[in-house]
Amino acid sequence: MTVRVRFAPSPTGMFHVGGARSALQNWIFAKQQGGVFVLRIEDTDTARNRPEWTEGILSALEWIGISRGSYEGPLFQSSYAAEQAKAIQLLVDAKKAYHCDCTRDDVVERTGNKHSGYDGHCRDRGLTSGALRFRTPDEGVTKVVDLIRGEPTFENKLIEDFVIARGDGSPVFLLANVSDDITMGITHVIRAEEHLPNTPKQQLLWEALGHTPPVWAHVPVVVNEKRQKLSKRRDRVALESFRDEGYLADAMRNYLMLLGWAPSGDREIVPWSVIEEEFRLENVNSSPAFFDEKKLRAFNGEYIRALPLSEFIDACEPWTSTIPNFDRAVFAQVAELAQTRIALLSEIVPNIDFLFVDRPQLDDAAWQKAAKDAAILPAVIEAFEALSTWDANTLKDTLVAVGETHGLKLGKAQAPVRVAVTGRAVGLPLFESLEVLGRERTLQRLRALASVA
RNA sequence: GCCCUCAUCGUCUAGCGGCCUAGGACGCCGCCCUUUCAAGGCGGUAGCACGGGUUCGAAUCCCGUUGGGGGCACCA
Repeated sequence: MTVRVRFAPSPTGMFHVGGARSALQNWIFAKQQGGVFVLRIEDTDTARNRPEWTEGILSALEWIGISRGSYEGPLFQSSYAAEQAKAIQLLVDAKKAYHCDCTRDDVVERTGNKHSGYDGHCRDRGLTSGALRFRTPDEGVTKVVDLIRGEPTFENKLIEDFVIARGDGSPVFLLANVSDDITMGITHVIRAEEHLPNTPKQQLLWEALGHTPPVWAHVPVVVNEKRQKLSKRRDRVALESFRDEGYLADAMRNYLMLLGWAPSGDREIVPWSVIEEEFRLENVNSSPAFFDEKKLRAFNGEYIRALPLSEFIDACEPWTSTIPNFDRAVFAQVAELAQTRIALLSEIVPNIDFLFVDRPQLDDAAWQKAAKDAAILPAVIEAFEALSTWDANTLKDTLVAVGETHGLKLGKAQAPVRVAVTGRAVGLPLFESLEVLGRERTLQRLRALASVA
């Protein structure tokens, strides 16, 4: 039997990094097993569902390496209504489901416990309308086979008669999800741990519908610094936002796979091919993993530095294109110097914008600090004006000499020059920057600040 | 409250009864290099939650405690 896995997000918002991780794990598992990855969009929550989010899911998946056309789908849960209705009818006919008209308040009132599950009140009332509930076994246990957790076992008497269809006959998640998995021939369900409590219910449904349940694998959730499940409204989780900040897809997917798992040997940054080869669901940890953006950032820096120069320049394009008068050829002259200095592609802008703008934005704090040695500026200007060649080495030697006459080491002497020319206290190596900036613009900026000082 | 689940440095992990004086990575802290800042090199800090067993031997197996996480809708 060929392995079929599915990734089943609902189009209710930005694409979650936890979702990306699940998708990747499903994807790798399918590939290793020579199986099929099915993408199913669970679009049946009409209240929260928005069609444009579906496109967001597709492009986010594409970004991390799961490209369109390389998987089955997207299939839409909403277009399987007939199969879902059939499943419901099957359960009704088999007397495995019954109608119920109790409200949540009714149940709470009867049981006196706001946390208690449904009490089975309508089991034998023979109602013909209302929500449909699945009749769960009163005895025995439901054992689920889980590749990561062994065999979590649930007592059937603690599994309430849960709703499978609303009063209007439409299926709810538990039923639709199982029905779809059955019709799509899913053999392995790899998903986040938050679904584990649903699993016995779903397994019961699989059995009641006459099918062998799939093999489950519940991956631990990803948590924030307070060790709570990453949430859309509380935490920064949108894959898109990381992409827009300049995280590289390769760094992101590598990092994501390291949450709960590690490749062999003493290394963490490994080619994707190694991950595809070595990843094993059985080796995934079963405790929640903190999404550490600092570490992700460090990974990203390494991936950026590993880029061939031309690829680095290309990768920066979305950000460099926002710089006024940007010139790719000019950028290329300092790109190598910038590459080791940024951890996010977006950081390229403050590093090189001084080369293109008319007048750099002066950082006040930086200038305050450099101002005490700014008295050196007139002498620097004079020395630079006298230069017959304009290259980094000459500029450096010149500034060293000027600095000596003022009792300033190079580290001190370069500060006011740097701030005057780039507007900032830190940045690319100064003399290379001046060489590329050119004599006229350099002198112009030095003069402007010398007069202020 | 009930059910499920988990537990190695601050964080992510390696470890699957002796290779452990517990390894790596991120972070942090030094030093070197150095025109700023990075990068790079070298070094350091820090952990098996606790208590019982089992065993010649336990981070590794069992039980309990404590602590964490997830779930408990006519949402998905």
